[in-house]
Amino acid sequence: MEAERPPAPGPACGHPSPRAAGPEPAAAPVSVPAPPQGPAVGGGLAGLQFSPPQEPEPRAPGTWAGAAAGPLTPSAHIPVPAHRAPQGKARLDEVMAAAALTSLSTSPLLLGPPAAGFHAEPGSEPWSEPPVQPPGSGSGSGGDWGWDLASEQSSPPTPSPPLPLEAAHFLFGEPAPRKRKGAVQVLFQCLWKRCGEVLGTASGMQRHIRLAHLGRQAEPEQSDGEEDFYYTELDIGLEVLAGGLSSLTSVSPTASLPPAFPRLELPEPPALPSLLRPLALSPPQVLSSEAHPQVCRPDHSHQGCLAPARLQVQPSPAGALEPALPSTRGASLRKPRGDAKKCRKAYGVQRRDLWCTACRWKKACQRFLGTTRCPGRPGSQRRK
DNA sequence: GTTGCCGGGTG
DNA sequence: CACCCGGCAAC
Repeated sequence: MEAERPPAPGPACGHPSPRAAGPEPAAAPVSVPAPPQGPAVGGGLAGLQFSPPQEPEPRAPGTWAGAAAGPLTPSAHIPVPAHRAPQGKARLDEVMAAAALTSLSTSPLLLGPPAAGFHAEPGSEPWSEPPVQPPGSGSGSGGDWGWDLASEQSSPPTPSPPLPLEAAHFLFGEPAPRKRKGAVQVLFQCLWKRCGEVLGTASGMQRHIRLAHLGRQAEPEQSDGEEDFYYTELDIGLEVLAGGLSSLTSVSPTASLPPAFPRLELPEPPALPSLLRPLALSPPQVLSSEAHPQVCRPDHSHQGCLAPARLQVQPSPAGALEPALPSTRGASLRKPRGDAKKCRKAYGVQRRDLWCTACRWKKACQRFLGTTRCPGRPGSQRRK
């Protein structure tokens, strides 16, 4: 239980929001129905949807962000060239950004294997941070992770951007950019529907999102972390890209991983090239890949939609189609059954206390949102 | 057989 | 409401 504390994930959607897909960033300001209190799981980052991020209400950004923000654990720093020493995290961002950009520009590899590369390191990276969390964060244990509370109160359904998984991990990245074991560069890409901007620093990205998409100017300190949902972290591991990605994928279901969001990273293939540019770049299809699939999840939770296991992200036929053609099955079939593991599988029946509330109740898992239904939630079609 | 979770029951 | 489970469909 507490031994391994979960990161601060947020599952995402605690409840089915009415809006399944958001068309554009300027969608309507829906106030999202939020669950006043969902089960612990209420929140979530599921992957939510990447719908119109217009007035998104972040889920519990504060929570994770807060946790992460603290001392942070940086695994270290970025894999920058070797000369840079990780001294000031704060500055690291900038430094790393520069380094990253530089490296990227020179590495052709990046362009190619992006997708595969990202998956690698499922369990080790993102999750490592949580455990390291600051003491003050308290222990989220107890049954659910601490995020649930925050999630709920903060905002329930939010239009979260596409990927949950990333969210999970770049959240932490904000304060301290993490890097991979070998050489890795971390960049942050805006997931806003048509944006795609890539920045070298999380703070920069957050600022961009706040100003450009959220329309707020609040200072970073005040931000509740909502921005986290709109950008993703791109880890560019040189070695990984080179060809070792696949092996990295090994995951350990044991405990070290992300209790809440196993999802690792998303595929951001084309983006790499763009990385060269610190700012503004064209939104590659990357977004589409990730975003589309998740369009379905209304609730966001950033951690939400993604499935932990769905490293492949959208490959799942069912998942991908859902958003697009809900009508097909929305009415008659039950659900494609998520491809990802749910709490039961992840933690085991014996660790039921670690399960998300929904799983405990035998409801759709909110922590590991897999490919579930997105469109109006046919839930009742079951027929029974 | 296992898993996910709908649909409905109970307090 | 929260909490739980029967039972079914997808694996």
